[in-house]
Amino acid sequence: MGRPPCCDKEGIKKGPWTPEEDISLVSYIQEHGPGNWRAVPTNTGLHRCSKSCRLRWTNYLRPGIKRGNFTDHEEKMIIHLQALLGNRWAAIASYLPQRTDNDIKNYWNTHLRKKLIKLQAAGGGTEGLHSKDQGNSNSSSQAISRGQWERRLQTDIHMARQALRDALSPEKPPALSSDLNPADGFSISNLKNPTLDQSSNSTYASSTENISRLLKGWMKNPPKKSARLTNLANNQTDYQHYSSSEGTTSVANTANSGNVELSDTFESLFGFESSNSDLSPSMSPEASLFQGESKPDLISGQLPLSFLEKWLFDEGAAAAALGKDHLFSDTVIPDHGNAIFF
DNA sequence: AAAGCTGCCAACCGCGTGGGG
DNA sequence: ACCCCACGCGGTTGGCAGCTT
Repeated sequence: MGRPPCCDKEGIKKGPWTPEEDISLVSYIQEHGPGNWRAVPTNTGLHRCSKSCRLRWTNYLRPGIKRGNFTDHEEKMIIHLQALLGNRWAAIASYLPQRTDNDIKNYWNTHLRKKLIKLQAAGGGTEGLHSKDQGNSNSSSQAISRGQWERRLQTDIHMARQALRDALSPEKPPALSSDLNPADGFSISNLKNPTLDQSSNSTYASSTENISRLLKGWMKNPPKKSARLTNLANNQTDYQHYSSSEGTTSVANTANSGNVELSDTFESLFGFESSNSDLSPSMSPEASLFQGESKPDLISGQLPLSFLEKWLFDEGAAAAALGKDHLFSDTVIPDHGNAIFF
Protein backbone atom coordinates (compact mmCIF):
# COMPACT_ATOMS: atom_id res chain seq x y z
CA MET A 1 0.00 0.00 0.00
CA GLY A 2 1.47 3.20 -1.10
CA ARG A 3 4.67 1.46 -1.89
CA PRO A 4 5.97 1.51 -5.39
CA PRO A 5 6.06 -1.90 -6.94
CA CYS A 6 9.38 -3.65 -6.93
CA CYS A 7 9.45 -4.03 -10.65
CA ASP A 8 6.78 -3.82 -13.20
CA LYS A 9 7.82 -6.81 -15.26
CA GLU A 10 7.78 -4.77 -18.44
CA GLY A 11 10.97 -3.33 -19.68
CA ILE A 12 12.86 -5.34 -17.16
CA LYS A 13 16.05 -6.66 -18.55
CA LYS A 14 17.11 -10.19 -17.86
CA GLY A 15 20.15 -12.24 -18.49
CA PRO A 16 23.80 -11.61 -17.90
CA TRP A 17 24.90 -8.30 -16.53
CA THR A 18 27.01 -6.05 -18.64
CA PRO A 19 30.04 -4.25 -17.26
CA GLU A 20 28.22 -0.98 -17.63
CA GLU A 21 25.38 -2.21 -15.52
CA ASP A 22 27.82 -3.45 -12.93
CA ILE A 23 29.47 -0.08 -12.83
CA SER A 24 26.17 1.67 -12.40
CA LEU A 25 25.23 -0.61 -9.59
CA VAL A 26 28.57 -0.41 -7.86
CA SER A 27 28.76 3.32 -8.13
CA TYR A 28 25.29 3.65 -6.73
CA ILE A 29 26.14 1.40 -3.82
CA GLN A 30 29.29 3.42 -3.31
CA GLU A 31 27.17 6.38 -2.54
CA HIS A 32 24.25 4.88 -0.75
CA GLY A 33 25.41 1.58 0.51
CA PRO A 34 23.56 -1.63 -0.12
CA GLY A 35 19.98 -1.94 0.92
CA ASN A 36 16.79 -0.28 -0.17
CA TRP A 37 16.96 -2.35 -3.28
CA ARG A 38 13.68 -1.26 -4.70
CA ALA A 39 15.14 2.20 -5.10
CA VAL A 40 18.18 0.94 -6.94
CA PRO A 41 16.74 0.42 -10.43
CA THR A 42 15.07 3.80 -10.52
CA ASN A 43 17.99 5.66 -9.06
CA THR A 44 20.54 3.98 -11.24
CA GLY A 45 18.52 3.85 -14.40
CA LEU A 46 19.15 0.16 -14.60
CA HIS A 47 16.44 -1.75 -16.36
CA ARG A 48 16.65 -4.49 -13.84
CA CYS A 49 14.36 -5.46 -11.07
CA SER A 50 15.49 -4.81 -7.54
CA LYS A 51 15.83 -8.46 -6.92
CA SER A 52 18.23 -8.86 -9.74
CA CYS A 53 20.28 -5.93 -8.46
CA ARG A 54 20.45 -7.37 -5.00
CA LEU A 55 21.43 -10.74 -6.35
CA ARG A 56 24.09 -9.29 -8.55
CA TRP A 57 25.55 -7.41 -5.65
CA THR A 58 25.43 -10.19 -3.09
CA ASN A 59 26.62 -12.93 -5.37
CA TYR A 60 29.09 -11.14 -7.49
CA LEU A 61 29.98 -7.53 -6.91
CA ARG A 62 30.07 -7.42 -3.16
CA PRO A 63 33.60 -6.93 -1.89
CA GLY A 64 35.19 -9.72 0.02
CA ILE A 65 33.78 -12.49 -2.05
CA LYS A 66 36.22 -15.22 -2.64
CA ARG A 67 35.95 -16.90 -5.96
CA GLY A 68 37.69 -19.82 -7.43
CA ASN A 69 38.54 -23.20 -6.14
CA PHE A 70 37.28 -24.38 -2.84
CA THR A 71 39.93 -25.54 -0.48
CA ASP A 72 39.84 -28.89 1.22
CA HIS A 73 39.03 -27.09 4.37
CA GLU A 74 36.11 -25.33 2.85
CA GLU A 75 34.98 -28.55 1.31
CA LYS A 76 35.05 -30.25 4.66
CA MET A 77 33.11 -27.50 6.24
CA ILE A 78 30.49 -27.59 3.56
CA ILE A 79 30.10 -31.31 3.77
CA HIS A 80 29.70 -31.25 7.48
CA LEU A 81 27.54 -28.24 7.63
CA GLN A 82 25.37 -29.70 4.96
CA ALA A 83 25.04 -32.86 6.96
CA LEU A 84 24.22 -30.78 9.96
CA LEU A 85 21.93 -28.21 8.42
CA GLY A 86 20.69 -29.73 5.23
CA ASN A 87 20.34 -27.62 2.15
CA ARG A 88 20.23 -24.40 4.03
CA TRP A 89 22.82 -22.71 1.97
CA ALA A 90 22.50 -19.32 3.51
CA ALA A 91 23.11 -20.81 6.92
CA ILE A 92 26.07 -22.74 5.61
CA ALA A 93 27.39 -19.67 3.87
CA SER A 94 27.33 -17.79 7.12
CA TYR A 95 30.16 -20.01 8.27
CA LEU A 96 32.13 -19.37 5.12
CA PRO A 97 31.88 -15.62 5.03
CA GLN A 98 33.82 -15.28 1.83
CA ARG A 99 31.55 -17.56 -0.09
CA THR A 100 28.07 -16.84 -1.22
CA ASP A 101 25.24 -19.21 -0.66
CA ASN A 102 24.84 -19.48 -4.39
CA ASP A 103 28.46 -20.46 -4.74
CA ILE A 104 28.23 -23.05 -2.06
CA LYS A 105 25.04 -24.40 -3.49
CA ASN A 106 26.56 -24.66 -6.92
CA TYR A 107 29.66 -26.29 -5.55
CA TRP A 108 27.60 -28.79 -3.66
CA ASN A 109 25.46 -29.63 -6.64
CA THR A 110 28.25 -29.87 -9.12
CA HIS A 111 31.08 -31.32 -7.09
CA LEU A 112 30.39 -32.54 -3.64
CA ARG A 113 27.18 -34.36 -4.17
CA LYS A 114 28.63 -36.30 -7.03
CA LYS A 115 31.72 -36.99 -5.06
CA LEU A 116 29.72 -38.33 -2.19
CA ILE A 117 27.56 -40.42 -4.45
CA LYS A 118 30.62 -41.83 -6.06
CA LEU A 119 32.14 -42.66 -2.75
CA GLN A 120 28.94 -44.24 -1.69
CA ALA A 121 28.82 -46.32 -4.81
CA ALA A 122 32.39 -47.33 -4.25
CA GLY A 123 31.32 -48.95 -1.04
CA GLY A 124 32.25 -46.17 1.24
CA GLY A 125 29.05 -46.67 3.11
CA THR A 126 26.49 -44.10 3.79
CA GLU A 127 27.78 -42.66 6.98
CA GLY A 128 27.25 -39.04 7.00
CA LEU A 129 24.63 -39.15 4.37
CA HIS A 130 21.50 -38.78 6.24
CA SER A 131 20.29 -35.39 5.39
CA LYS A 132 17.36 -34.80 3.16
CA ASP A 133 19.63 -34.29 0.27
CA GLN A 134 20.69 -37.87 0.30
CA GLY A 135 17.26 -39.27 0.19
CA ASN A 136 18.20 -41.54 -2.61
CA SER A 137 20.45 -43.58 -0.43
CA ASN A 138 17.55 -45.71 0.52
CA SER A 139 19.42 -48.92 0.14
CA SER A 140 21.15 -48.25 3.35
CA SER A 141 18.32 -46.74 5.21
CA GLN A 142 15.76 -49.32 4.40
CA ALA A 143 17.21 -52.01 6.50
CA ILE A 144 18.95 -50.37 9.33
CA SER A 145 17.49 -50.63 12.70
CA ARG A 146 16.58 -47.66 14.72
CA GLY A 147 19.49 -48.29 17.03
CA GLN A 148 21.87 -48.35 14.12
CA TRP A 149 20.37 -45.24 12.76
CA GLU A 150 20.76 -43.44 16.04
CA ARG A 151 24.35 -44.54 16.36
CA ARG A 152 24.99 -43.37 12.88
CA LEU A 153 23.38 -40.08 13.59
CA GLN A 154 25.48 -39.69 16.68
CA THR A 155 28.57 -40.49 14.72
CA ASP A 156 27.62 -37.95 12.16
CA ILE A 157 27.16 -35.34 14.79
CA HIS A 158 30.56 -36.16 16.17
CA MET A 159 32.04 -35.85 12.75
CA ALA A 160 30.39 -32.55 12.22
CA ARG A 161 31.71 -31.35 15.51
CA GLN A 162 35.15 -32.51 14.63
CA ALA A 163 35.07 -30.72 11.34
CA LEU A 164 33.77 -27.58 12.88
CA ARG A 165 36.38 -27.79 15.56
CA ASP A 166 39.01 -28.10 12.91
CA ALA A 167 37.54 -25.24 11.06
CA LEU A 168 37.29 -22.99 14.05
CA SER A 169 40.56 -23.91 15.62
CA PRO A 170 42.77 -20.82 15.80
CA GLU A 171 46.00 -22.72 16.07
CA LYS A 172 45.34 -24.63 12.93
CA PRO A 173 44.80 -21.96 10.38
CA PRO A 174 43.12 -24.12 7.90
CA ALA A 175 44.43 -23.71 4.43
CA LEU A 176 45.15 -20.24 5.53
CA SER A 177 47.64 -19.34 2.96
CA SER A 178 45.66 -20.72 0.16
CA ASP A 179 42.41 -19.48 1.52
CA LEU A 180 43.48 -15.95 1.38
CA ASN A 181 46.21 -16.06 -1.00
CA PRO A 182 45.51 -13.12 -3.17
CA ALA A 183 46.28 -15.22 -6.14
CA ASP A 184 43.73 -17.71 -5.06
CA GLY A 185 40.89 -15.79 -3.73
CA PHE A 186 40.44 -12.30 -2.62
CA SER A 187 42.58 -9.69 -4.15
CA ILE A 188 42.24 -6.52 -5.95
CA SER A 189 42.96 -8.31 -9.12
CA ASN A 190 40.10 -10.51 -8.29
CA LEU A 191 37.97 -7.47 -7.99
CA LYS A 192 39.23 -6.17 -11.21
CA ASN A 193 38.17 -9.37 -12.70
CA PRO A 194 35.43 -10.88 -10.70
CA THR A 195 35.38 -13.83 -12.98
CA LEU A 196 38.82 -14.68 -11.89
CA ASP A 197 38.65 -18.26 -12.93
CA GLN A 198 36.94 -17.52 -16.09
CA SER A 199 39.81 -15.95 -17.81
CA SER A 200 37.98 -16.37 -21.02
CA ASN A 201 35.70 -13.61 -20.06
CA SER A 202 37.98 -11.02 -21.46
CA THR A 203 35.37 -8.55 -22.56
CA TYR A 204 34.23 -8.29 -19.04
CA ALA A 205 37.69 -8.10 -17.63
CA SER A 206 38.57 -4.96 -19.42
CA SER A 207 35.52 -3.22 -18.21
CA THR A 208 35.89 -4.24 -14.64
CA GLU A 209 38.91 -2.02 -14.43
CA ASN A 210 36.38 0.71 -14.22
CA ILE A 211 34.63 -1.00 -11.41
CA SER A 212 37.79 -1.20 -9.41
CA ARG A 213 38.34 2.46 -10.00
CA LEU A 214 34.91 3.16 -8.75
CA LEU A 215 35.52 1.07 -5.73
CA LYS A 216 38.70 2.93 -5.15
CA GLY A 217 36.70 6.10 -5.08
CA TRP A 218 34.39 4.47 -2.68
CA MET A 219 37.13 3.76 -0.29
CA LYS A 220 38.27 7.29 -0.35
CA ASN A 221 34.73 8.47 0.19
CA PRO A 222 33.01 5.81 2.14
CA PRO A 223 29.35 6.05 2.81
CA LYS A 224 28.47 8.21 5.73
CA LYS A 225 28.49 6.40 8.97
CA SER A 226 24.83 6.89 9.55
CA ALA A 227 24.12 5.41 6.22
CA ARG A 228 26.45 2.58 6.97
CA LEU A 229 24.75 1.83 10.20
CA THR A 230 21.38 2.03 8.62
CA ASN A 231 22.46 -0.30 5.97
CA LEU A 232 24.05 -2.55 8.43
CA ALA A 233 20.76 -2.85 10.14
CA ASN A 234 18.89 -3.15 6.93
CA ASN A 235 21.09 -5.45 5.07
CA GLN A 236 23.93 -7.31 6.56
CA THR A 237 24.79 -8.61 3.21
CA ASP A 238 27.51 -6.08 3.24
CA TYR A 239 28.95 -7.60 6.29
CA GLN A 240 32.56 -7.50 5.29
CA HIS A 241 32.50 -3.86 4.64
CA TYR A 242 30.44 -2.69 7.49
CA SER A 243 31.43 -4.97 10.21
CA SER A 244 35.01 -4.11 9.61
CA SER A 245 34.12 -0.50 9.87
CA GLU A 246 32.86 -1.16 13.33
CA GLY A 247 35.72 -3.35 14.23
CA THR A 248 39.44 -3.13 14.32
CA THR A 249 39.93 -2.23 10.73
CA SER A 250 37.85 0.71 9.95
CA VAL A 251 36.66 2.20 6.80
CA ALA A 252 37.22 5.55 8.34
CA ASN A 253 40.85 4.80 8.95
CA THR A 254 41.23 3.67 5.46
CA ALA A 255 39.51 6.66 4.12
CA ASN A 256 41.59 8.98 6.22
CA SER A 257 44.73 7.58 4.84
CA GLY A 258 43.47 8.75 1.54
CA ASN A 259 46.27 7.70 -0.66
CA VAL A 260 46.95 4.23 0.53
CA GLU A 261 47.54 1.66 -2.10
CA LEU A 262 44.49 0.14 -3.47
CA SER A 263 45.32 -3.33 -2.41
CA ASP A 264 46.13 -2.23 1.09
CA THR A 265 42.94 -0.38 1.18
CA PHE A 266 40.99 -3.38 0.27
CA GLU A 267 42.78 -5.52 2.71
CA SER A 268 42.10 -3.22 5.57
CA LEU A 269 38.74 -2.24 4.38
CA PHE A 270 37.45 -5.69 4.37
CA GLY A 271 39.42 -6.98 7.25
CA PHE A 272 41.41 -9.42 5.24
CA GLU A 273 44.68 -8.13 6.28
CA SER A 274 46.76 -11.15 6.12
CA SER A 275 45.36 -13.85 8.14
CA ASN A 276 41.76 -14.40 7.87
CA SER A 277 40.49 -17.81 7.32
CA ASP A 278 36.97 -18.73 6.68
CA LEU A 279 36.35 -18.13 10.26
CA SER A 280 39.32 -16.17 11.11
CA PRO A 281 40.91 -16.39 14.50
CA SER A 282 40.96 -12.65 14.48
CA MET A 283 37.28 -12.63 14.12
CA SER A 284 35.35 -13.37 17.19
CA PRO A 285 32.57 -15.82 16.81
CA GLU A 286 30.23 -13.03 17.57
CA ALA A 287 31.81 -10.89 14.94
CA SER A 288 31.70 -13.60 12.41
CA LEU A 289 28.17 -14.26 13.29
CA PHE A 290 27.44 -10.63 12.95
CA GLN A 291 29.03 -10.72 9.59
CA GLY A 292 26.65 -13.25 8.26
CA GLU A 293 24.10 -11.99 5.86
CA SER A 294 20.70 -12.11 7.33
CA LYS A 295 22.66 -14.81 8.48
CA PRO A 296 21.34 -17.01 11.01
CA ASP A 297 21.86 -16.27 14.60
CA LEU A 298 20.83 -19.76 15.04
CA ILE A 299 21.15 -23.03 13.42
CA SER A 300 18.06 -24.85 12.46
CA GLY A 301 16.49 -23.33 15.15
CA GLN A 302 19.02 -21.92 15.45
CA LEU A 303 22.16 -22.10 17.45
CA PRO A 304 24.51 -19.18 17.50
CA LEU A 305 27.97 -19.90 16.30
CA SER A 306 29.42 -19.14 19.67
CA PHE A 307 27.10 -21.68 21.09
CA LEU A 308 28.17 -24.13 18.46
CA GLU A 309 31.75 -23.53 19.27
CA LYS A 310 31.09 -23.90 22.92
CA TRP A 311 29.28 -27.08 22.22
CA LEU A 312 32.14 -28.34 20.16
CA PHE A 313 34.85 -27.40 22.54
CA ASP A 314 32.97 -28.49 25.59
CA GLU A 315 32.41 -31.82 24.01
CA GLY A 316 36.02 -32.06 23.05
CA ALA A 317 37.20 -30.99 26.44
CA ALA A 318 34.90 -33.35 28.16
CA ALA A 319 35.96 -36.16 25.95
CA ALA A 320 39.58 -35.39 26.54
CA ALA A 321 39.06 -35.16 30.25
CA LEU A 322 37.42 -38.50 30.25
CA GLY A 323 39.99 -39.95 27.99
CA LYS A 324 37.31 -40.50 25.48
CA ASP A 325 38.99 -39.18 22.46
CA HIS A 326 38.32 -42.49 20.94
CA LEU A 327 34.86 -41.17 20.59
CA PHE A 328 36.13 -39.71 17.43
CA SER A 329 38.59 -42.36 16.67
CA ASP A 330 36.48 -44.15 14.16
CA THR A 331 35.46 -41.00 12.47
CA VAL A 332 38.74 -39.28 12.20
CA ILE A 333 38.91 -36.68 9.58
CA PRO A 334 42.01 -36.92 7.47
CA ASP A 335 43.71 -33.77 6.49
CA HIS A 336 42.95 -34.18 2.90
CA GLY A 337 39.39 -33.76 3.16
CA ASN A 338 37.16 -35.24 0.63
CA ALA A 339 36.83 -38.82 1.11
CA ILE A 340 36.94 -39.38 4.65
CA PHE A 341 33.99 -40.81 6.26
CA PHE A 342 31.51 -41.61 3.66
C1' DA B 1 36.83 -29.69 -38.31
C1' DA B 2 32.44 -30.15 -36.63
C1' DA B 3 28.75 -32.04 -34.06
C1' DG B 4 27.27 -33.72 -29.77
C1' DC B 5 27.89 -34.13 -24.87
C1' DT B 6 28.93 -32.70 -20.26
C1' DG B 7 30.09 -29.64 -16.57
C1' DC B 8 29.81 -25.41 -14.56
C1' DC B 9 27.95 -21.19 -12.89
C1' DA B 10 25.36 -16.83 -13.19
C1' DA B 11 20.92 -15.63 -13.05
C1' DC B 12 16.03 -16.44 -12.72
C1' DC B 13 11.81 -18.19 -10.49
C1' DG B 14 8.68 -19.06 -6.94
C1' DC B 15 7.68 -19.20 -2.28
C1' DG B 16 7.84 -17.89 2.67
C1' DT B 17 8.39 -14.32 5.95
C1' DG B 18 8.30 -9.96 8.13
C1' DG B 19 7.20 -5.26 8.23
C1' DG B 20 4.88 -1.03 6.91
C1' DG B 21 0.59 1.18 5.83
C1' DA C 1 -6.43 -7.32 11.80
C1' DC C 2 -5.59 -7.30 7.25
C1' DC C 3 -3.30 -6.41 2.93
C1' DC C 4 0.49 -5.53 0.12
C1' DC C 5 5.14 -5.34 -0.79
C1' DA C 6 10.21 -5.91 -0.24
C1' DC C 7 13.40 -9.00 0.96
C1' DG C 8 15.72 -13.36 1.45
C1' DC C 9 16.14 -18.13 0.50
C1' DG C 10 16.38 -22.57 -1.99
C1' DG C 11 15.50 -24.82 -6.32
C1' DT C 12 15.98 -24.67 -11.13
C1' DT C 13 17.42 -23.30 -15.67
C1' DG C 14 19.93 -21.21 -19.69
C1' DG C 15 23.91 -20.60 -21.88
C1' DC C 16 28.73 -20.82 -22.36
C1' DA C 17 33.14 -23.39 -22.46
C1' DG C 18 35.67 -27.37 -22.70
C1' DC C 19 35.89 -32.15 -23.88
C1' DT C 20 34.89 -36.24 -26.60
C1' DT C 21 33.73 -38.69 -30.60
